[in-house]
Amino acid sequence: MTAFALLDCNNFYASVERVFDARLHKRPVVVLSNNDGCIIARSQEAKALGIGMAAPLFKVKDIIEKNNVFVKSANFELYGDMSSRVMELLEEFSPDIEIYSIDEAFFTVPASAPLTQFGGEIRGRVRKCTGLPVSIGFAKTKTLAKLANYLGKRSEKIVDLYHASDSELERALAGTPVEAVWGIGHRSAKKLKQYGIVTALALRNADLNWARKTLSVLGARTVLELRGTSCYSLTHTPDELAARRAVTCSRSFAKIVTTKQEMKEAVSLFLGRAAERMRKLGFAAGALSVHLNTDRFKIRDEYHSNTATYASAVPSDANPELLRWALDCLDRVYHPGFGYKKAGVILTGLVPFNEANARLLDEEYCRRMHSLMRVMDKTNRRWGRDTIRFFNEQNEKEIRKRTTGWYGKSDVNKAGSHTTNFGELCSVEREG
DNA sequence: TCTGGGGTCCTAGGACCC
DNA sequence: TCTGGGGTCCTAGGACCC
Repeated sequence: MTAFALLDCNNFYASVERVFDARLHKRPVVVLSNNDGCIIARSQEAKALGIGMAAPLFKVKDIIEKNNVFVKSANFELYGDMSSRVMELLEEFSPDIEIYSIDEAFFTVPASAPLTQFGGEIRGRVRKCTGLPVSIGFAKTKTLAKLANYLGKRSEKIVDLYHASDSELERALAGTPVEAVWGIGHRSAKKLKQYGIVTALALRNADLNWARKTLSVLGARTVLELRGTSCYSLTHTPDELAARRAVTCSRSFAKIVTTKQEMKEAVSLFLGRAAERMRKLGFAAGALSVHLNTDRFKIRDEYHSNTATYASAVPSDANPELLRWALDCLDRVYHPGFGYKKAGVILTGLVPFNEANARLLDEEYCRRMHSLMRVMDKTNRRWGRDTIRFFNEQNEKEIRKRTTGWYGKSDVNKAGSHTTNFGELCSVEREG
């Protein structure tokens, strides 16, 4: 028999910042989203101050100033690099892992292994090699492994629910609020509360058909998983790639956008980013949508959101073609008179590029364009964004320079690149 | 003044087909 | 006037995740 395990990095972004900045040790630290708008990571100390997840910065400004909280803009490139280091270390311990998010991985282990000891070894190795603290939980299903991890984080122990007795398991479930269960969000939790279901134990004991009706098949699966019946297996990287549905790039604007010219600029930039990421994954897109939104927090004006989709007969991965589709969408979706707060581009209908090449009339052109894009991406990865771009494409650096434009700033104590840029490696100097 | 971004899956309803 | 039933595909919207 095999056990499911979940490893997750504690307060991941905040912990990464701490690895590279000794001043942050034992101090409250928060990391900010794009535009320095929201809190997206908090160290334990910051959580203890009552700073909520996804709290808008301006709402917790007082707490931050009063308690000398260290504030940092996010540096996703660095977090991505540290994430792959953790995942590589985990692969030393199990051949069967699913990278679930930037800071989490499920994996399986033989249930006969001494699990808490095994978990301790993994945790020690990750700590030693990366400086990052992780939590690990074991159980019979993914949902229960999540729960074991959740409990472990509180107790700072490796929790093995796989070998827990019925009464131990019941105690653990009884002490867990239902909204802490993986798959139960605040909407479902509210609904469940109306029926008196407030703990994970109560949900586990709920009638399966009732759960199916009330929370759809996903809710029924959650109930089964809590009972120890596994409904979810590990999803491995190749399958994941094949099953990928969409690649998107969207941003909120620093100031309201009211001209089509500015919107065109933003949409072109987002298209470029999304297309680059899509090619890195090896896909071409068969369809593309553009969405524009007004400010959802301004209740006095009516919130307005609109989407247009372009579906192509043949998939493409080339910027000039994708940009034509995007601008076609923009023409249909843009209404003068609205003040827009956010826009995004979604690439869908993804097919692996090699399978996409079913062009009758312009196969040669398409193949050559694909090679060109590969060279462009490679160059830009090596020498920096926008080193090569098409003449009519946007230059992010230029847009950034105009400090009064729609492009937001994220520059509070921004971390250096550290592990992702040779020029910024730490240097150690000898005294005297 | 100031409120993230990138994903997944499910469901309901409409269009269309036989 | 009467106006089936079953299937598929697509889309919009909702809920959830990190």
